Amino acid sequence: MIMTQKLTILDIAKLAGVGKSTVSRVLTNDPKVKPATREKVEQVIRESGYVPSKSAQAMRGGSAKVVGIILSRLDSPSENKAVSGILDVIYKAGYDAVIMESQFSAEKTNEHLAVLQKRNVDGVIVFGFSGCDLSRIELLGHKAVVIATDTDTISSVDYDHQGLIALAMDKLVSCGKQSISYIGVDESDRTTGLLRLNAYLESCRKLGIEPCYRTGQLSYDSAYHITDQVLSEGTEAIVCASDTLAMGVAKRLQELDRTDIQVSGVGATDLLSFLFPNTFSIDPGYFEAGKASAQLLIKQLSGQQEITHLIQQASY
Amino acid sequence: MIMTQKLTILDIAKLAGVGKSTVSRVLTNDPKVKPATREKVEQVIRESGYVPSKSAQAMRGGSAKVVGIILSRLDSPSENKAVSGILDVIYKAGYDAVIMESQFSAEKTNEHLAVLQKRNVDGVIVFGFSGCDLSRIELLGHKAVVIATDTDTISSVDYDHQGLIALAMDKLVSCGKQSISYIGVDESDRTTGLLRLNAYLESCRKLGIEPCYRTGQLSYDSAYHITDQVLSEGTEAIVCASDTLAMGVAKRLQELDRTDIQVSGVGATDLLSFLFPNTFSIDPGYFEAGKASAQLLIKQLSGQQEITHLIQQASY
DNA sequence: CTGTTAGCGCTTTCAA
DNA sequence: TTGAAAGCGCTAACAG
Repeated sequence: MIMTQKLTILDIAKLAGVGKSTVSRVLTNDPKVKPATREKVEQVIRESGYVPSKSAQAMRGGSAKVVGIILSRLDSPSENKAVSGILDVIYKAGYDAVIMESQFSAEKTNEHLAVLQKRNVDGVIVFGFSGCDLSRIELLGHKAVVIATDTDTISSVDYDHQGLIALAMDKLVSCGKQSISYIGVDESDRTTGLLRLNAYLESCRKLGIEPCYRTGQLSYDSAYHITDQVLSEGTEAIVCASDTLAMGVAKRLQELDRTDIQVSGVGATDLLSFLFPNTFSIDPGYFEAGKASAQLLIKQLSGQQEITHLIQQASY
Repeated sequence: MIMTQKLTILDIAKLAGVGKSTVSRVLTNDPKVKPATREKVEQVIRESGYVPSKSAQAMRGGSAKVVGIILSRLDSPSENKAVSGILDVIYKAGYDAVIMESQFSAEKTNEHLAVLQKRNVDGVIVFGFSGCDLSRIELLGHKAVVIATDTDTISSVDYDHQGLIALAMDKLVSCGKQSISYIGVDESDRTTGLLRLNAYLESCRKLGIEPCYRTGQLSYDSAYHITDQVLSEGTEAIVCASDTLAMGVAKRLQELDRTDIQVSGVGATDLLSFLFPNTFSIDPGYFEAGKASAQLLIKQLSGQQEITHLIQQASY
């Protein structure tokens, strides 16, 4: 057996001495096939190494059993964990995934969407980003789910930005911390920036804490450089909008010999607490969010589910 | 325009007042179409929002313009960078990618291979791992390329494990270091383990350095715990088989107040040198390796290229 | 239970 | 230059 032959269903039919449709029935697990016949056909299929053409099946049945995934960058830890979750679920449901990178470009996203449509994909899962254009996705109706985006027209799975930060704040307070600062990213980033900052402010209000914060870029370096600005004699903890920021903050604190200050991040990077003991990270549940979005999509595709909005629970 | 209509080539033909085949000719960029006719058809296509069905095209033409990618884990930084490179190249060539995770299981890999074959993918790129079963991939002949695997039967792009370590050693020596230890992973891992250790030993021989090494698991923790065992009064540098290990080593050195010792890793993680100044990382060229593998595959698919083995150059 | 017969949407001869 | 017609490989009625 050297070459992947180009056998068709007809070849198998002849080889097995039956009709095309009987072979098709075996392929589709149609119960009305005599066990003996089925056995024979299956044997021929096995021996010949025949592989039914998905393209033909897709064309005939209408469904290609493919879902498209558009993420911003494959090397984003949050996104690739979520994609793992998606893969996990859709694969078990017999779907495969076509993956594309938007690189944070609304234009690319739309291009990809067009390609996916050509491919007759059954559904699409899109990871949102600041400046993402949802209009084209809306046209997909129940065939689309977006992750990490705030919308009410498309099914979505979003992270609990509010809860994420609240969780960190509560934990810190329950450890006796009173003076808690915050390092975040600019409000131009709606989710990681604005939402998480607001969550901090809201928590402060509720807990009776005097807010002290600064925002910058989403990088170690940025966080490192603005750390001093939220520091005072009495600072007991610093909540960060992400693990990346937390890393920069922790390093700066180490330099300043202020490792008494507890630092929290978001992302569940085990590296953070390995390197800096007085540190913890909130897990937004990337993998779970991926799974949830895939489950949602699949249900929608089978018509069992209306447009829905899910919030992924965070945890330590 | 609310719904994605199910327009066919025939609808467009009618709308444009021409025959099916003329529309098809426009779609395939057949030069023998009168410009006026073409213009008209294109307009109708544009206005109607018609999208040709890839499934049908694939079935007719034989090629689905899809390449399958099997990687071990999406959250492996090395692999997802390489995949980005692959995506980059194949997308420009008009291919799309269906991605699957093997999770280091030879069994899953074969399952995925079978699925991809059903899908009529034009080619496959597989990321190897210890214990990977190449036999099934070999059957694919020129339709397959493997990354990070040592084989002579399948086209491959491999990292220059030897060069990686040699590069680090040379740099260290040129900085005046003489006493250079090594932290790696167990030899059960052929590439990151065995190959890189051998490279270290080989470099030591060439450079007249007394080897001093230890291997363990591929984790911060493991490296952290074995660091002391390669340390002596005069140790001037520690070469690590990966950035993950380097991170553990650097942390331990920091604790021991031995930051005079320079540490090198492999992976080009910018976090490493951000956190630990006396540190550098070799870049194995993941992204470039991905691009190279995709280019190789595409050339093979078009018959312009025989089975080939590429070594990805490393750099600082 | 099983074979025959239509197509699915598209590309590609083959004539016109 | 264009239209008509013949399939690509498969599934789904429709008869036996």
